[in-house]
Amino acid sequence: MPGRGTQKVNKKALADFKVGVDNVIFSVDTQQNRLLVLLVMRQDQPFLGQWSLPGTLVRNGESLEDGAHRILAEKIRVNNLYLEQLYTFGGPSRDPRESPSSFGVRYLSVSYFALVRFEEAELIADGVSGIAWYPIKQVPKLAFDHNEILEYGYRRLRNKLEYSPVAFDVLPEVFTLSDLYQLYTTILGENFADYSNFRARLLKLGFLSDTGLKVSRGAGRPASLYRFDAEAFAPLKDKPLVFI
Amino acid sequence: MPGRGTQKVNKKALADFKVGVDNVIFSVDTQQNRLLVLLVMRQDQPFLGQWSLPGTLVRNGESLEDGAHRILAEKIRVNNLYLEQLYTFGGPSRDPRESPSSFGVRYLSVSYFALVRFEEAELIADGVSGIAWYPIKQVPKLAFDHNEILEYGYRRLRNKLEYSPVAFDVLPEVFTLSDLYQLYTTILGENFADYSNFRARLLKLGFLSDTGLKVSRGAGRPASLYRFDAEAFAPLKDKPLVFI
DNA sequence: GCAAAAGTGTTCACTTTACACCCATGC
DNA sequence: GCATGGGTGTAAAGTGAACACTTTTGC
Repeated sequence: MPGRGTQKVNKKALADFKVGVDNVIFSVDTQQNRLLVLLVMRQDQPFLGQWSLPGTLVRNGESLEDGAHRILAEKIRVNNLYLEQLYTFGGPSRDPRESPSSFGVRYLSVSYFALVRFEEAELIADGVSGIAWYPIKQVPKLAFDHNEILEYGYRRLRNKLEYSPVAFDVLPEVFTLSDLYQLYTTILGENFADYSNFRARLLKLGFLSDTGLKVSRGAGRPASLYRFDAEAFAPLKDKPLVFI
Repeated sequence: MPGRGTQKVNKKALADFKVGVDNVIFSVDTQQNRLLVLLVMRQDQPFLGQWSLPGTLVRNGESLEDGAHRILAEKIRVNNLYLEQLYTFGGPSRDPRESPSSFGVRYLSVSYFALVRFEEAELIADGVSGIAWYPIKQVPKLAFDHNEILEYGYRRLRNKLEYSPVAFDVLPEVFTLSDLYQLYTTILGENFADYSNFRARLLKLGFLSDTGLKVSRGAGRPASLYRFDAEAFAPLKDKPLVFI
């Protein structure tokens, strides 16, 4: 086996890899206007006891996406899920299990980007493992290069919000237009259209259907509850859209 | 060694991977208005004698991007190069070297997307290997899942053309505005602004500098030669831009 | 009644689109 | 001269940003 033990390593020999899948799972707490990311406490070396993105190593006969689904299912139960591949991080020595200067097994991480609904997502606490939603602003130093992966995922989220309907994968199934607006402001900051213009644009696009229901939250006029209408959106799928 | 030979395989055991890097290298022949992709003839099994994307397996101590650069350098000499990671294809049995129903070594492909200038790119013919620019419309059936990878890269190219200045990585260093316009029409089709409006928009953005030189191509008024001014573009880098 | 939140409308500046027209060259 | 491609200008339509205003609720 090349690159192992006492055997002399050939610099030109092919590297052997284990492939990991790491998920950046986002959610939004509409009540508190916070963007959340799911972190788990590591149970093994290396980085035992440190927070990390939920990840796993790919098994025999399992596709990358299968792997992503597997860890996800081990950590939370969800009805709705958006999942897409993010990026592949594969430099040598990104994992301390790789013997420092020699050429042992390499660890490569294919990262996935996931969106779930906070209210529907039930965390699976197995009694041992730590698992928690962290507000993006309060994420600690993570294991491996996971802070970098998270940052990459966060950038992707901000981009996708502007031109694709991913907001409706984190919002509850019915929502008010100010829920939607506040989601955009908490994730994107405040550098875009005011509420009135945002509202007018979204309604004109025609894929938000009024459920007829109203919800009253304290004082003020009750808000209409809307639902994302996937059928009405379908013809717009390939058109360049602007949600900002 | 798990998953090999007569040894019983554990379905839950970790898969062992070799990691390949495959490049989708685009270029444009401005003379003939054709989008080209670089293909190489395979010298080894599997798929011996079939066209494929230029690729290689990652070696000890080599990063993914290093690998991408290495094959690129083996096939062409270029001055200018744009390179970014595309996608990772890693399903089981995407490579016939994986023993069909058992669980041998897996082959995963991290694909990269590259843009080079046709005039400057000198193909390295080593006498044995076939290597050629193929017009995108005439690409044959490729080895592995390379047609799928190519399709993915092509989509990325079309997207990037609309909002980032990648056109200037495939155009010669100086070019006319109709060269630029024709590049857009050959890649994107004809569903966007006419020449006069395209021209006005691009010039207003302010990062095309007139070299003062003119070029005459047959009949008609000679065209001004422009150059992409990276410094003038820098402040726009993070702004949302529209080129179409 | 009054504050709070939702929802509507109007204005003005700017961009986009379509198209007509002028300019410089080869033959 | 005239065909050919390069380059400029303009009017009409549409869009986006800012902001004033109305509606419906709780207290």
